[in-house]
Amino acid sequence: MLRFTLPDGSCKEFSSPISVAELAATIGTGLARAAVAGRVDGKLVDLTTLLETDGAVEIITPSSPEGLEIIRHSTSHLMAHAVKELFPTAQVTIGPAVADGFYYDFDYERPFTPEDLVAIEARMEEIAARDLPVARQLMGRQEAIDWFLAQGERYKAEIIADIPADQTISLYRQGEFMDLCRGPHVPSTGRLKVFKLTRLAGAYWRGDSRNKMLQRIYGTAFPDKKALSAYLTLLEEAAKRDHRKLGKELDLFSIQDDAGGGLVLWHPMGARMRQTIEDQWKQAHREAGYEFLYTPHMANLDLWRTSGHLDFYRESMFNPMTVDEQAYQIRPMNCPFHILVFRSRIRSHRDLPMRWAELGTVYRYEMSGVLHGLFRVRGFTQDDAHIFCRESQIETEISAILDLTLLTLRTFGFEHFEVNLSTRPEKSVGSDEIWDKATTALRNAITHHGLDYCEDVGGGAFYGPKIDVKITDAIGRKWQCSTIQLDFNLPERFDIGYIGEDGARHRPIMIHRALMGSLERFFGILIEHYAGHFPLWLAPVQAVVLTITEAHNDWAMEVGQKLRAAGLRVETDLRNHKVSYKIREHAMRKIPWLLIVGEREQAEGAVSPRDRHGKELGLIPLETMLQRLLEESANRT
RNA sequence: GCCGACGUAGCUCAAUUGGCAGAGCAACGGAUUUGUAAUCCGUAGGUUCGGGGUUCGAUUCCCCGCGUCGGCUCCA
Repeated sequence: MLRFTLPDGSCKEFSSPISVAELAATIGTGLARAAVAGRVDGKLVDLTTLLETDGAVEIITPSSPEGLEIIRHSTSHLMAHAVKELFPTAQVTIGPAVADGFYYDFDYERPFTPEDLVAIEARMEEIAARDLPVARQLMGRQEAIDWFLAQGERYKAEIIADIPADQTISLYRQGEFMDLCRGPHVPSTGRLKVFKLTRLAGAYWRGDSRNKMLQRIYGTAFPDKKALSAYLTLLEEAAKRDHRKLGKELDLFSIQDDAGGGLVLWHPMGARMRQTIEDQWKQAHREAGYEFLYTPHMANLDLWRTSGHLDFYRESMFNPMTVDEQAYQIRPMNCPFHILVFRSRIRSHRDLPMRWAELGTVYRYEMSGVLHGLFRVRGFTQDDAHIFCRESQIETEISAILDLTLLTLRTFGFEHFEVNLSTRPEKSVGSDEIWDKATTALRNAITHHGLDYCEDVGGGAFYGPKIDVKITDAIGRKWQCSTIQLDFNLPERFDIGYIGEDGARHRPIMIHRALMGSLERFFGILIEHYAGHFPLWLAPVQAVVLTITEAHNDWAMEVGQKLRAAGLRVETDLRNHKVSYKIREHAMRKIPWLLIVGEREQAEGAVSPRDRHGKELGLIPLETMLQRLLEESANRT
């Protein structure tokens, strides 16, 4: 008797082995129809897999993340099948499911065109309609290599040669098309109904720029049409929020060839916002017990030799320049300077912890092809800080940093956090003891904040473990900004120390941390998060006073002055235009409040506010509106 | 850096097979004094990214640069 435990805890018993599909059918016809694969004792398998021993079995449908991934993976095979039918000499390479779809890389004698994409998609529909069974089969290693070589598929043969000897080689056949694959896959091509090819791109074989450039076709697939159209809507929404577009429309910043790629020019409206962000940042840091440093943008190359950056960070650094026959380096990091400040005198254990912050502008060489608006630039300002502390202070300091991090991120409207702890990699400096202690301290600090976290084992830098925090924006995209990083290396290299209670010299622990990461990038994220509709406290112009006719200019100017005197960023628009014209213009600038001033308002010392959603509040005394604006600004909502 | 697509006025975009480079918005000038998302008229605005080539003639075709955009980790 065979016993299978289902996820709900119930059991099914059978006298002889049955397939996953058959098991699904005994549970329900709906489930059997939706099933794309099964999970047996934690392992994903095909529906055709025979269940021959007792175990925990789960039926996978497209509504689960695993099921969706299988659909996408199978769709990538469907695409490869279509490509091989249309372009028989194209070689297939790899085609996995990825975050929001799938891709497949091909080697073909000419570039694919957008028209090819249309033809491929049409052929995919056709093959799906043929409803070909997708069957798994095992093959001997050499047999598989020979088979693929006979088909002219050299990449597949290469892949097989690299598969560890203890793994079996499995292939999936659908009609004439056979592909090397671990699986599992949907049982037949007819199960793939909703898909779309999205773009063409180049991609190196195995992601290595020394290898041949292949052609990658991206696509996506969903369980149903509704999910696909929701995804396409999300893409449209993201395009509307694109910070490069909004940055231009709202006149916030520019990046110009005349200055150079990846170098950001902050225009007055963007600079106002940056000042607001910096003010907030400074205030929070003062309250958290930080001091501020200002350090140079370049330094003698020897400093970077001592820090080790010249060895392990060189490819991200600009070339040195010569000054008085000495080599100088524009800085890619701030930390060596903070170390120099620490080392400038003898430090006592009583001085620790020392928390030093700097909005430090750094310059890093990024390959021209990766530059991207404010997200990937060559010159940017880090909200950097370095904490020098004793080993025993690590946990409290990390905990305080996490407090400050969450406070800061919440201030900017981010509520969902994803925390990642990266631990010791194989190649690293520092003793086992210090790594253990530090990693435990980081873990404790995270759990004390009640945060869920993932551990990336071996994912830390060679010089210390770290915590990364990801935020989720208004349309669900994740961004990593904050990072908290322990460093057992730099204090060593610069031989810094403090005098302990015992009178002996001890090595301090150094913590690097950034909350927003790069001000430029964070600004870009904010623009997209708010879609340009900044909350009042951030908005570069908080209100515009606009007149009906020039008869109301005096009152409008008085209103403007009073609001500005209260610290609000307010413009007056006295132009001789229709109100509707002026409203349209300021609405497009996404100004939070428009204060209309005409006959009645002037007579009663009032304004008629209109909010950014077009809601009119009617006549309100100026003083009342002033208080309301101040309150809204202070609440940061 | 590499692959592909793209590059026309400040912005958004036109220009049939190679045949005088255009529109809307913005700017500027004038008129209009207006109550909640565009008042009317006029003026000016261009090395069609840069350089070379083919041609009687190139925004259009070819070559070389530059830039922008999408990609280049997500294991068969």
